[in-house]
This record gives sequence, structure tokens and C-alpha cells, in this order.
Amino acid sequence: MRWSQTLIPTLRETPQDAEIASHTWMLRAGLIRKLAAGLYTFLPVGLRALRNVEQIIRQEMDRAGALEVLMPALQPREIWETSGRLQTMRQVMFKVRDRQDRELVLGPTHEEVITELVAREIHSHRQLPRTFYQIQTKFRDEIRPRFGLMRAREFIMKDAYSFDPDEESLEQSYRAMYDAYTRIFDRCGLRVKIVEADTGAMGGNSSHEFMAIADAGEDGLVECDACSYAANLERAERARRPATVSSPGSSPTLVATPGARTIEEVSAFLHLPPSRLIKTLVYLADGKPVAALVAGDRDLNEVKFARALGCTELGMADPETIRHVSGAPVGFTGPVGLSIPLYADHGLEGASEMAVGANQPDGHLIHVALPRDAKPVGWFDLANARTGDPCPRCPKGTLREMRGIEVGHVFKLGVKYSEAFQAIFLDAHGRKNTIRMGCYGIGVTRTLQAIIEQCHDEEGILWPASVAPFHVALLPLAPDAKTLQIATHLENALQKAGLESLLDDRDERPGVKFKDADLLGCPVRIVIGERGLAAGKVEIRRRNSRESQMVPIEEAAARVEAFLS
RNA sequence: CGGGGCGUAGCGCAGACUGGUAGCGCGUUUGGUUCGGGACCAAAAGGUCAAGGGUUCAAAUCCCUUCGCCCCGACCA
Repeated sequence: MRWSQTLIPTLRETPQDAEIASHTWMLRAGLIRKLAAGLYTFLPVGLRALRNVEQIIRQEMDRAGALEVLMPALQPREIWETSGRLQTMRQVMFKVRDRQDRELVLGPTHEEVITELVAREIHSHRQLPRTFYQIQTKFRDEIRPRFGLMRAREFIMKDAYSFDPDEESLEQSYRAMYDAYTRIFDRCGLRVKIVEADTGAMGGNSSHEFMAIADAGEDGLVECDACSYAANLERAERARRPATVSSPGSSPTLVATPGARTIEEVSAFLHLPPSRLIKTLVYLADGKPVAALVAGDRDLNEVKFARALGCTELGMADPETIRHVSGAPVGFTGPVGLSIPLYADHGLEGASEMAVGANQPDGHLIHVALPRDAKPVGWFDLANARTGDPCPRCPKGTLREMRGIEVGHVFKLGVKYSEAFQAIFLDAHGRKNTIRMGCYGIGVTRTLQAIIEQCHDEEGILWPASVAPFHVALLPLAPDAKTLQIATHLENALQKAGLESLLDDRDERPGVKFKDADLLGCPVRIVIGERGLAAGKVEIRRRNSRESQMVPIEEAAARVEAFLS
């Protein structure tokens, strides 16, 4: 490919909307351009990299025995009624109407479509197991599109769906996808952690997320330093450790804390660290007020709280309700004397000498000991896990927090969709059975951005060879015919070796070509300049290590191959 | 949807408080010189200052409304 024949609009400055490195580089290297919030055009170079990621995914899916299909993005609303997700996913669904005023949905995912298909076409155990996949555009009306391709409203996803006759077979299909995902992200050059995850709106019983480790990631996760435990923060447990019981000490005493509402304010006012305060958070669980108690330096995890309560709807209580149940404005609620059910984090078991809201305006209680002065209905793991917490799975391990980008997610769905769509088969004995399902997603466009988030430096992108839009950047420094002729010769030699190159044939000064080549980030750069040409040599340089060497022109292609293997 | 910020040339920004000529850098076009880390000289093009309304002799600037974009929270690949 010749630079002068394509469109690579590199930018010298960071565009205003770019907030994180990968977004900045995608824009500056001319890979994508924004049309509107969460909607992006892939330019030629960006598309090449995207296709490379897709190809890796396709190869590994095929290798795992999955069958490629292509389903419509436009879907009738009826199938969403059948699954019951018209309601549960309504916030993210784009809807359109046809000329007869029928409502259609732009597919945010394809469980409904594939299950409807399978219910029609698969009737026998002889047709099972099967796994289908597609690489296709999804539409989600995200509450907040963010960071370029990281969270877009229209994006490309690889989604796969497995259909098995029983749990054991599902386990195998799940494992096959899990292993394929591991290989895919490895081939893409991504460092990922596999974590236990919450199943969310997808439903089903168990799931794992593939997290590309990055500080800019939207998800928190924890990992044990001793065993293999790793989990999304939404779900991460922490071991319950017996409290170091100190004697309860003096009885609760009221102190005036005018205007001190937040943990920080109370902490500063009473000269106590936040860990010595107890947060009392009033929630409405299926309409009934309840309170969660966690240490002042901890965050309540609502997913865990909902699980402890066994409720279906959970939300923070409004100020009116809080005033009603506690007799004080927001900021002065405490467990002592509170008449609603108290759910306490197990880290507070046996805690004494704590400070809590006094349930009256501008007052807090000190010298509070928990089981003595307020009796929770039980002790639960309610707070988010964090660095330093004990591992829930092994005796010695300590958890460590990190951030990640969710690039893949695998679910064991069970029969949620197959029951709704009557996906039933006859087993070897002629008995009717419901098909077991699994579903497996990779955010393809997100993966591409995650790669850049992990592989860049202060000059630009550092593509792994497997996904690089070009293997080699060819830079003829002088615009004369002879230099260009050698560059063309090298282009052909590389092509014969199966390597793709970008020949920068623009009439630009060397500095501009160097800067743009660094921005683009092809793994290898060949410079054809006067310095080497005098000795019949060109310079070969690796983008990531910046090592370079002069090699004879005729050996260049072979040397590049060696670099890339 | 709640909170915060921003819309001025293709990109990055100044001008706004204190109303009166639309400006800077980069990029673009043409000509010339230059050619191993974002060159230099000369000339040129490019703007209904997001949109609509109001105040005023006069609005990019003050007021109101709307729209768009970005960031922080609840959702997800």
C-alpha cells in the first residue's frame, strides 16, 4: 500500500474528545473518526487492524468447531416478548417502525434469534451439540457512550451460542469456548485475567469475564496473590476473619456534630479515621426500608446486598424516607435504636469504639460497640473487596485490586431461552428434553482498542505483529527516483515473503515520516536513506525495542521475517 | 436521567469579565529553496463565532431557549 494512494489522516495534536491513551492514538493515527457520540467510522488502516482481529477470532472459533452464521440486526419485537427481555433490556434497545407501523428492534444481542432458529431446525439428539457464532454489528442505546470504541452505541461483536443435550455436554462446550478465548486474546497480544463474574441481564448460572488489564479499564477486579481466585469487583468475596475482639468499653455517648454529614466531615470533626465510623445506608428492598452497615472506609456492594436480602428490586431510599425511619436528615442515620432491619458487613462483627449517626440532627454517637448497642439481623459480606483483604478461597492469600477492560464474557445459560422458545429435542430413548445453552461474546472493536491501550508508548501505537495493519513501514527518505525504486523493490520482496507493507511515498521531510511511522506503530520500519545506500544497505528497526541495524538490501526481507517470527 | 464542563477556520486554542475591526499556531493550496526526527521564504484560500429568540444604535461577547459533544455516577462486549 502506498501512503499517497490511501487515506491516513494523522493528527499532530490530541483531539479534544480523547481522554484515554488508546482513544487518542486511534484518532491521531487516523484509524477512526467520530460521526456522533458512540458512532465511529473505520478508516482504511483502522479497518485493516480490525479485520486482523476478526480473522484471529474466526480461526479460533472454527478450530473449536463453532459454525459461522450471520443473523439480522433488525429483529421483530415479538421474539423479545417471548424471552421476556423486552422489559429487562428496554433501556438499551433501539426501536424502529416499518411502513406498516410494526415495531422492530435493532439487535443488542442475538440469543432470541438463534434460539428461535434452533427451536425450528434442531429436533434430535443426533443434531447436538452445536455451537454457532457470528461476527456482526450490535446496537445498544448506552446510557453513556465512552472513550471511543470502548463503549459505543454501534459496535462489532463476535457472539457464539452453544446448544447441548445435557449439563455435562454444556460443560464441554463451555470449556471449548473458554479455551478458544484464551488463545484468541493471547494471539492478539493482550494480557488478560479471567475472572468470575456476575451474569447480569443475560441470566444463567455462571460466567467468566476476560479482562484486559489496563488502568483506564471501566471494571474493577481482584486477584489472589497465592491461589487462582480472581473475580469482578461486583462479585468478589472476601474471607470472613474473626474480629480481634477488644472489650466493648464505655457506653454510647452523644456528641454534637453540627453540619457533619459525610464520612469525611465526621471523620475530620471527631478526629477519627474513617475505619472507626460505621456507614448506615438506608435502602428500599422491594419497597421496604432496610439498612446496610459498613465501615466508613468501605464501599457497599449493592449486588451483594441484594443477594443477602434475597430481594428483586433494590435502590437507595429517598431523603424523605430516611428522615421518616431515622428521625434525622441524611447524614445522621445510625444503627442504635433504628427500627428497620439492619444488615451488617461481616467486617464489623465485634467492632467496638465506633462512631455512628445518632438519628437526630447534628449528632453522632461515639463509644458504640456493634453487637452490644445494635443487633443486626445477621453478618454478611456486603462491602466491596479491596487490596489487602483476605482471599475467600485459600488460607494465606491476599487480594489485590486492578482495573480491566471487559473484552470477553462467557455464560452458562442453562434453559432460560430454550424453554421460552421451546427448543426441545428427542433423546436416544425418544424422550423430550430441553436444550442447554451457553453464550459467549467478544467485543471485537473493544478488543482492538484494548490492544492499543496495552500496546503504546509516548510516540504512538506498538502493534503486535498479529494484528498490525501493516507488518512493515517503508520509508524512502529522499524523494528521488532511485530511492523510490529501491523502496518498491523491497515492497515486492516483502510481499513475496507474505508480508504487508506501507510505503510512505509522500513528498515529506524525513522527520514527518518518522513521526507518522511511530504514530502508526507498524512492528518493523525500514529506512531507505543516503546513509545506508552508499554501502548498499537499509536500516531495519523494531518499533517496540527501537533496536536497529543496517542490512544489505537483498537480505532485508529475510531479516524482517526473522524479526516477526 | 442527575451533577460538572465545552461548542469561534480542517485540528488545537485566544478573544467574552469591561458590547464596536474575528485573531494566533498547525494543517491546506500555489511557487521556490531544503531533505535522517514534525524545515524555511513568499503568496493565497478558508468563518452565517452550534442553532433560534431577546436586550441594544451596535452582540462571538449580556439574557432566555434548544441542540450537540466531553467528563463523573447507575448499565455492558
